[in-house]
Amino acid sequence: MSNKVYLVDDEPDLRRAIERLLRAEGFKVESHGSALEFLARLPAEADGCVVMDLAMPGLDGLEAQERLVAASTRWPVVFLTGRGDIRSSVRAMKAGAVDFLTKPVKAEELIASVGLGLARVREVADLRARYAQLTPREREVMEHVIAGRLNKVIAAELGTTEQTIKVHRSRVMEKLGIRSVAALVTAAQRLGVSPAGGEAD
Amino acid sequence: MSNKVYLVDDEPDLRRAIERLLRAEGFKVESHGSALEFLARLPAEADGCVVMDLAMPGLDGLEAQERLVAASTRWPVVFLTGRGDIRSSVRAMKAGAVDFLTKPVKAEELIASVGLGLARVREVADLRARYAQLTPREREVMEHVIAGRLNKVIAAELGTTEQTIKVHRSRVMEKLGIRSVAALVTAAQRLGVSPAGGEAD
DNA sequence: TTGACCGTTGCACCTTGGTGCAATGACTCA
DNA sequence: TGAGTCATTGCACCAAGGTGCAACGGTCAA
Repeated sequence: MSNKVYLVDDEPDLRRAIERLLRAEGFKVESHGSALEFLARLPAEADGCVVMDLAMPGLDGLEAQERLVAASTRWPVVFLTGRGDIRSSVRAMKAGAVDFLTKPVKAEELIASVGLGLARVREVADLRARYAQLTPREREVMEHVIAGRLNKVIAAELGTTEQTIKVHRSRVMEKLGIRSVAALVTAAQRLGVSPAGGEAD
Repeated sequence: MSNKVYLVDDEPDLRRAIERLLRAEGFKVESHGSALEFLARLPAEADGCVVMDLAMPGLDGLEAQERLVAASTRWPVVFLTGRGDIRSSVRAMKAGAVDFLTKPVKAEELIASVGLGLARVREVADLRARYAQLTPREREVMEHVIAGRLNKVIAAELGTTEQTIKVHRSRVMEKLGIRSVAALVTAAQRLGVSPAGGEAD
C-alpha cells in the first residue's frame, strides 16, 4: 500500500509525461487538473504523496498546501513548477513541503522526493489506522495525558472520576499498541495531536 | 539577553550596512568576514541568531550551516544572499534555516526573521541552562526515561539498583523544572536529546 | 425490540513512581 | 588534608498508575 501519487497540474501534456514517468517506476498515479478538483476529492486520510504545480488557475499551489496544513492532514507535498522563485520555495518549505523542484525536472530527483514523501506517509499509516479506532472520549483523555496531567486532574476537568479516566487511558494505550507515556507523546506528535490546554510543567 | 546577531558576510560594505540596520533596531551585532572565522569563535551554546551569506570564500554558507547542524548546536540561521537560487534555498530550509532572504533585503523582512530566530533561541535558552546542570549519569538516565523504560529496566541496563535510578530521575526532573514524563519528552526534543537505544513501544 | 457500542462507576489488588532520611566510597580541587 | 561533587544503596512510606471484574444507562441501527 501507499505507493500512490496525487498529481495536480493544469497542463495536460505535462501531466501525461509525469504520469508516464511515475507509472514506469511502479507508482499509482491519480491526476487532477486543478487544486480545487484535487481538494474536493481528497481522501480522508493521507494515503499517498502529492506532486503539485505552483501556478494554476483557480487555487494556487501554495494556497492548496496551506489548506492541507490547516486541515492537519499531514499530506506530503512535492512542488514541481516551471516559474518558481526563491520566495515561493521558501514559503513552501516553511509550510512543510517535502521538496520544491523546477521543470524540467530530472527523473531521479522527482522519484527520490516522491519516495521520501511516501516514506513519511507510511511511517504514520499504521499509527493513523490505530488512532482512527479511538472514540471521541478516548481522544480527549489522550490529549490530557500527553499534556502530563494526573488522572485525577483529568477526571476533574472532564467532570468524571479517576476510575473512568483509567479505563479510557488503558484503552488508548491498548488501541494504539503503546505501553509508555513517553511513546504516547511521540506518537501524538507524529499524528499531529496536540496536548489539551497547553502543556503541564 | 539573547538579542545578539552573528553576521557572516565577506563584503565589508554590506556588513557595515546591515550592522547599522540591526544596531538601529537594538540588536547587538558581531561580524565575521568568513564562515571559518565565525565557526572558530563559536560560543558553546547558541546565544543569538546567525545572519549569513551564501557564497563566501573559504567555507560556503550552506556548508557552514551543515556544520552547525552536525554539531547539534541548534543555532538559528537566516540566509541573506545576492546570488541565491531555488536549489540553494530549498537545501537551506531543509537543513532548518529560519529564512532565506535575497539582497537587496527589505529592512522589515530581515528584522522579522532575525526576531523569529532569536525567539527560537530564547525558547530553549532557559531549558539549555538547566540541562547543562545535569551530571553525565543523570543525562544517561534521562535518555532511558524518555525512551519509556521502567525504572527497574533502566537499573538493569545501567547495572545498578532501582533506588539509584529513582534518585537520578528525581534530580533530572528537579533540575529541569519539570514534573511529568510527558513534559520531559517534549523538553528532550527541544534540546535535541534522543532516547537511549531506540524507543520502547 | 434486541444487540452493539459508548461512557460511566465501584471495588480490590498489585505495580510503579516519588519523597525523605541516612549513609558510603570515589574523585577532584584548593 | 579537607571540602565539594558525584554515584551509589537501603529503608520506609505515600501517591499514582494499571488490571480484572462487575455493572448501569444511553444511543443508534438492524
